[in-house]
Amino acid sequence: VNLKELSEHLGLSKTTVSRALNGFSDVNEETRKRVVEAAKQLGYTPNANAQRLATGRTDTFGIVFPLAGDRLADPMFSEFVAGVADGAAHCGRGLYVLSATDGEETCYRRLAHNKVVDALILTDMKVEDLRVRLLSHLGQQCVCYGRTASSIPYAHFDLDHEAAFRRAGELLIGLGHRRIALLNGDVRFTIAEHRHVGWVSAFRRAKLAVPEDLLACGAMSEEAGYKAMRRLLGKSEPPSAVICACMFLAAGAVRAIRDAGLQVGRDISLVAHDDGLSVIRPEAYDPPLTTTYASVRAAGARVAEMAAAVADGAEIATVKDIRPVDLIFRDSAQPLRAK
Amino acid sequence: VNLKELSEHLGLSKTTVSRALNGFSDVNEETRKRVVEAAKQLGYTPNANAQRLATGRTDTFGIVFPLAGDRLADPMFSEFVAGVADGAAHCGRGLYVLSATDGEETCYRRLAHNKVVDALILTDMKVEDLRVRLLSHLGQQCVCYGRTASSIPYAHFDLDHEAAFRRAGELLIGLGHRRIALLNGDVRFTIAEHRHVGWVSAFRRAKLAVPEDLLACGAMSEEAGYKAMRRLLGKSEPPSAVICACMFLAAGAVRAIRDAGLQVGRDISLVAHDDGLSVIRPEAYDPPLTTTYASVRAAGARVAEMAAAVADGAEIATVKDIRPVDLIFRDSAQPLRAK
DNA sequence: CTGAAAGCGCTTACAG
DNA sequence: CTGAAAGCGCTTACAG
Repeated sequence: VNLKELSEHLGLSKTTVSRALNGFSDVNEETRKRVVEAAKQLGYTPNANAQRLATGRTDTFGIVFPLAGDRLADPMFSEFVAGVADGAAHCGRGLYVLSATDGEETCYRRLAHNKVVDALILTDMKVEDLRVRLLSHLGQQCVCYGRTASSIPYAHFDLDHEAAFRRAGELLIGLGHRRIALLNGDVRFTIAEHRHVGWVSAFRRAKLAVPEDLLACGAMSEEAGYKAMRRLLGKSEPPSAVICACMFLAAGAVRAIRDAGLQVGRDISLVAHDDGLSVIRPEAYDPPLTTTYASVRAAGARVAEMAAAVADGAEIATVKDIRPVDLIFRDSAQPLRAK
Repeated sequence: VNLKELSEHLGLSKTTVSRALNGFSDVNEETRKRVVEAAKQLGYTPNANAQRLATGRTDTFGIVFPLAGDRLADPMFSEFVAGVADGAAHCGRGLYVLSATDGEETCYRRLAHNKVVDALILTDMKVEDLRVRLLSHLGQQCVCYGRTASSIPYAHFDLDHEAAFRRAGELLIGLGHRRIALLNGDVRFTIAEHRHVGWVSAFRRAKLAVPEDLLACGAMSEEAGYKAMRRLLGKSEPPSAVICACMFLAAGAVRAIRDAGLQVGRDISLVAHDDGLSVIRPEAYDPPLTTTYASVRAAGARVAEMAAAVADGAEIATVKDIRPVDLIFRDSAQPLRAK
């Protein structure tokens, strides 16, 4: 059934039926009830495409799957997408997902012209990121998950990874550690850059030298964590503690530590960032892992909310939010032992 | 710019411009060139919503994020979504993602009435699954990733997990193992059911008793793998080999094996199913893990292709495809040693 | 080979 | 409080 049929069935005009259904105040309450009832009865659902064409709004957000080499780690991205889908559903929006197979820029351009989404969600932000400017130029609203160097205001949500990793470093320093490694992502991504800064500033604030030789950057996989940790443990002066940018890196690091005949906690202290993925949880480890924790799924939901605000015309410069990250102390971080 | 402006700019009618752009054969080649050129020049992109309303097709597929408790494992699902997005983009389609926050059925109903997607993609199929019938009843096209018990024909793609796990079992039996454990997912899901059947039939074919006490079903997480393996290793007659339904279960199992002071391969043989996620790769383990392998991302792309076929009106009963799974032999599977 | 016109199914000033 | 009418931006028989 469509609107015309519904209105004929009711003996009312399309105008009135439409207004009744859309909650306008100038409809007789009695009439509204009849309309709503009949709509339910006949199973009427407005044709979304007609609505979109008529109103110019789509109630849909867009997000593009970054290219293979150009993302941090898939499971985190995907969990984020799930969060966005949740948040979008929560405020009555849908989510349109695109793959950047034919080039990311093409993809953004098409979306902007298409009129298919009200706002675009950007992830995996880099320090130097052309996308914010491109979209602003295309007149396409967007909100970023993560910060970037931008001369124009842009809507964004981010976690304070710098503070998180500084506190993680300070915790380990407080436990007596000095040789504290950092297994990080690619520093072109703002998040990795912030974490690096946090790690450095933990030493600076304590007036200690920064052990730059214990820094490893790259992929955020189990394999990368394993290889990096194995390499560091082979050093003449190996680390006594390590901070990992994600649970997959941590899983690899744990494996390398065991392979070297060492024990997590007793021999090597470990702190990992936990994005809250259910497939790999720090509490399950033995000893359980100390973590900096922030749910990437919740972040997705929050970004969706912000996208709704942007779509509803909020002032861009006001749509920003930086949240703290929890530090959860568990047994994988222990006082440095004398040899 | 819209079609009207473009056609005025060209001094042609909207009809002709539209036909030229959509590749109709009855347009003068010269004219078509002028039109295409001008469209590019002015940056014309058709308003997708108007197109959808006019044609009744959306060139969009839909997929719904299953509810938290109702999914196998998020990273696999998400990698699948990425594959679908790839495949959809490849055939000029988009992907609409929904979260089932207000109930899965409501979600499907709305989508079906909405006219927002041409075909729906169903994942995490259960043996008893009401969705196929519901959608057929709603007149909504769909294609399933996985099989289900259905009295009506349904479009589906699946991997032959039964054969994969039978072969994994036979490999281990051939190496002398008899106490072969299975760490599986929830058997209400068809995939877990098939794997279970495969494991059982490996023993049956070899005329051996099935070690039902070595079967563990549940979540597909690192934690679940760790706990299940620890429990099994504590048995009076522990397994000498284990088959894991995914890499996260395997990661947990590996950890439990090490914690017990045993070595993978030498003491306990291990075969895992690898979905091809880049964050956790079997080759990186020491020893590298023997796997049954099938890329879940490729599966997603294939399902998108099939959805395109369905949307283009292919006969449903013909849209089905069951693919074999590779068995990749590495050092984690070794001959049983005498004690 | 090209164009005028109707139609897709909604929304929304505007008039009453 | 309700309705007739125009419009959103396309596509597609149909006529020429």
